[in-house]
Amino acid sequence: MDDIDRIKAQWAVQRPDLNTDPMALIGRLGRLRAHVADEMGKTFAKHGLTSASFDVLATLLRAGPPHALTPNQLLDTMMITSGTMTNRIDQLVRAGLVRRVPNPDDKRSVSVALTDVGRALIDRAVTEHVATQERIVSVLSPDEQTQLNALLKAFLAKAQAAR
Amino acid sequence: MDDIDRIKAQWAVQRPDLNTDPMALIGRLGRLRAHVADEMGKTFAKHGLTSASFDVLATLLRAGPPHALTPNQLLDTMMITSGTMTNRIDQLVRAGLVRRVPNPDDKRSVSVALTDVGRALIDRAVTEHVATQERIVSVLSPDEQTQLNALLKAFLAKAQAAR
DNA sequence: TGTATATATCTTGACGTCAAGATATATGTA
DNA sequence: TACATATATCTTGACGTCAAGATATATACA
Repeated sequence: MDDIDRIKAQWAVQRPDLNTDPMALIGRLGRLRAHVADEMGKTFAKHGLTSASFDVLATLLRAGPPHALTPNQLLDTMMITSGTMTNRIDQLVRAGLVRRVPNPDDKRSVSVALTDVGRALIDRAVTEHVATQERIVSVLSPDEQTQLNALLKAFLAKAQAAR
Repeated sequence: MDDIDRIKAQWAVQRPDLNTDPMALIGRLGRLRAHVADEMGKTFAKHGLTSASFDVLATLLRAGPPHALTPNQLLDTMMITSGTMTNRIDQLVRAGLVRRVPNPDDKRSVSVALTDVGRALIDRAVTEHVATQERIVSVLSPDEQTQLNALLKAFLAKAQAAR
């Protein structure tokens, strides 16, 4: 009997007409995600980063050399608005981790490139981040991890198909 | 091959040393939760609510008559700070959905009670909310829903035990 | 009793985000 | 060429949240 079961029990008394099984599943999804975000946040903080700034740097790193993407390309991979992207880039520029490089062929466009300092930082941070993620999921057996991943993948695929 | 698989493929090129299986699982958890929050948000908005205000009202409803809890009791069930709680209550008071009732036995303390209007609103909203949640999870078979819920529950339990 | 500490709630200032729109440049078409 | 429309990025103002601390009241104990 966890927190979520207690909430289910309360609803069973107050509103016995409700099917709270979906609520339990969705509630656990949310709590787990909060827990995971928390743990990962500690790792980011060790490197002076937030999940937001980590995401931008990691996206530039995994894009491969020359580790440069436009704000729009970055936006495509993240679920944020363009104003938020501008803010994130401004901060990273201030921190010296990326720089804006004008595009000579299209004066509307800039690309955002990792600096050497940024490159070294994200290279280190991502290594520790992956270790944190391994630790987080390690409370489940390898089989359970595989099953959970498969279910989440199927869920996501069907959810997107259902739009 | 979904978005997350593509990200895995990029890392495999740039940093083949990384084990990105945990990253895939955690990434899918996050995306799914964003999708779910989005869908639920639409239902909240239909009733003039946000997920934040819905949470407070629903907590008061499921607490049973007289549908009144102190800010601290509300805080216990939510993962937010006391300042945020004050804000949420202020808004709901302004909207006429709850009222603050002083506690004569402890002058530091107030309780937050559903008004009749608030009670009627949350009663309707929660019915539709549960229907939305049923629709969201219905892309999975009943068996898959059960399995996913069980895995999430085990994951949460072990994560909390591991602290 | 008096004083320290605990408790309950609210206040303040900062931050990240969003939605909407502004600005500058590029492109398509008559 | 000229004009409408599309594209890329940034700006603005509002909102919800947090961390830290303020305020008022209650409790414990010397």
